[in-house]
Amino acid sequence: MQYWLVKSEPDCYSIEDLKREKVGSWTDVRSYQARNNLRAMKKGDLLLFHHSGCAVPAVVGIAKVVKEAYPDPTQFDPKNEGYDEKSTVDNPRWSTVDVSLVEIFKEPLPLAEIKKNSVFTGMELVKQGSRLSVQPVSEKHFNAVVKLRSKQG
DNA sequence: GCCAACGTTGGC
DNA sequence: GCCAACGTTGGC
Repeated sequence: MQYWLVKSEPDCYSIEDLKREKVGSWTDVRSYQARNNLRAMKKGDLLLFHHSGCAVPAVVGIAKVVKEAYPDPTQFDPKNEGYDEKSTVDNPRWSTVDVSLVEIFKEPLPLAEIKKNSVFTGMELVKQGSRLSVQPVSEKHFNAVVKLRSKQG
C-alpha cells in the first residue's frame, strides 16, 4: 500500500465534484514526473486530495485508487485543452487513473498549518515552489494528516 | 549536449 | 501582482 498526494484547483475539479461523481478520472496530467507517479499507483492506494490555487490551499480529504493507470482519453480529443497531437492510440503518452471518494474532512487542513508542523518536515508539498501535481507521500506523513483531521484518526 | 530565455504552477 | 522553482524550447 502506498500513499500519494494529488493537487487540483477547486474551480476546476474539487473534492465535492468527486463526491458527486462517485468515481472520477484523474485526467489532463501533462507532466512526465506526475504521470510516472500515476502509473505507479496500485488499486487501493490512498490519496490526499489537495486544493491549490485558491484562497486557502489545503488538504481537504482522502480518495482511493479504484482503477490503475490507463491511457488518458483527453489526449486524443482535439477539442480538449489537454490534446496532444504527438500522442497516438498505439503509443499513448499520458495516463489517468480512476479514484473514488473515501472521506471529506470536516475541517480542511490548510497548507499553512502543514508548513508550521514539524511532523511534515521533508514532505514534497511543503517544499517552496513545489509544482509536482501528483506526488508520493510517506506513510508517516499520511498518518499524521489522518490523525489531525480524519474521523479514522 | 549546453545553457539562456521563456512559460507555467502555485503560494503568498 | 510578485516571485521561486522548474520544465521546455531553441540557438549554438
